[in-house]
Amino acid sequence: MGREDQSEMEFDLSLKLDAKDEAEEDDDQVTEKHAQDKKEAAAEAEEVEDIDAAAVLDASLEENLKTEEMEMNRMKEENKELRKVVQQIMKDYYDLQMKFAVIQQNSQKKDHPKIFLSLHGDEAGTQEPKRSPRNLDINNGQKPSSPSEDDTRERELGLSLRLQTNTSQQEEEDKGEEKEDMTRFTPIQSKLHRSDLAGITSHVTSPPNRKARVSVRARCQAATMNDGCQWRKYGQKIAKGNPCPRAYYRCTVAPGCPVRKHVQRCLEDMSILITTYEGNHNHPLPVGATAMASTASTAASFMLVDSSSPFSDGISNFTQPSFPYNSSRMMNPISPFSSNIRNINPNDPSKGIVLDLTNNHSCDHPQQFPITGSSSTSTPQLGFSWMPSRPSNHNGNNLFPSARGMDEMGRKSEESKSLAENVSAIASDPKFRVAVAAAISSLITKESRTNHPTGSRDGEGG
DNA sequence: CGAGTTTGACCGGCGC
DNA sequence: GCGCCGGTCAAACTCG
Repeated sequence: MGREDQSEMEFDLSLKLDAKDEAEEDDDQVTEKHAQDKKEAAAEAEEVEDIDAAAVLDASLEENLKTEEMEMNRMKEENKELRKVVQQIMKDYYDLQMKFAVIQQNSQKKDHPKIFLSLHGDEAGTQEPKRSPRNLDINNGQKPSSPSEDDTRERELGLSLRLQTNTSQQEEEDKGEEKEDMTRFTPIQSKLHRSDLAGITSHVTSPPNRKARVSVRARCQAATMNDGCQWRKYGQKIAKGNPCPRAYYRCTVAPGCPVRKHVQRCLEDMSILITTYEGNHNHPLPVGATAMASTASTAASFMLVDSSSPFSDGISNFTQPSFPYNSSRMMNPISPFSSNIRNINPNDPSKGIVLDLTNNHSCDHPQQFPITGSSSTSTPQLGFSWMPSRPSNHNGNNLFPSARGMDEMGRKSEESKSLAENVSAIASDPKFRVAVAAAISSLITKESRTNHPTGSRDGEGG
């Protein structure tokens, strides 16, 4: 608008004002009306604008909502993924923990090739499949003639990965308890069926429906021995011929673990505790029990190959399959246990091994050898005083050194000799002996399970 | 309140 | 078939 137009308008207005004074009020009213109209129009326009704005706002809100919903969904997905990752990490962590224990044990054996032998069973659930020359050596130095045999051997060596349970196998386990009895708990027989080792005779076969058992006799004041596992008492009976009640325990380390044990005082000597283990753990043992079993395997090997042992005469055919080490390769510098091994009843092998640890020592010192006051209480891992946490010999080397350290030490015969002496000293420890007794059971039962790849336990954890 | 223990009942194998 | 016996179950109880 130009200045001329503005002056014209002002002129017109002045004319109007001058011409009709009467109409002035009306004009004012009209003007007001116009203004009011304008206001109303403006208000309407504002309302319209508000409505439009609200619509736009709603739209944007909806859009935002949609976006946020999508965001939430995305976050949920992310959360799921993260949870999966965390679970995987936790699982891996657990696996690694178990593997670490196994590796430690293996390193002990690897570095003491003449002293420590292959682990079986207990480690089977956690150890990755490996085909090291050491394993071949252990396995009589025989290479598997076929891949399937190789697999079989791996299983026999407890090298197959078993942490991941197979659902079908689980179902099979649930369904086939009878089959389980037929296969899983008969390490002797199963080994006989599966082993290609020579010199296996049939007299060691146990009735197929019998579970492999290991009995341990040890002096113990407590209700039960601490063997590294968790046990829950589920029954008690007065057995015939013994007024002392027999207590029945089942392993509670993992739900569904079929391992049982019963504990009974010896009639002749109430201070002697007879613990009979039965079944196979379907889970990796606690570190304490695993480590103990590892060490026990050594001791077991000692006694199993000891020529003076009744085992060697009576059930060598049994021990070989159960501990398929190459006996010819095994050095046996010490065998403090052999005299305490009571052969399984040749007429009834199903009764299993009886390990008598009551000769000289007892476990009457709970402060030295922790005994579970309550059978089901959680057992502190590695509670055995004989078990050196990081033992050192006089040279400052670990008695059970790491693999790296032992690689160096393995080249030094003097140190090996020293190690052998240390092992001998430890093995002579009465507490060690008791622990070995407890561990052997799990070892053997584990061994039996690893020897049943076709059984319900095959591929299962443990 | 949950986990573990106790204890009588129940079940199945085995010998007669 | 029956009874014995070892082993297991499960409700009641105890304990922390």
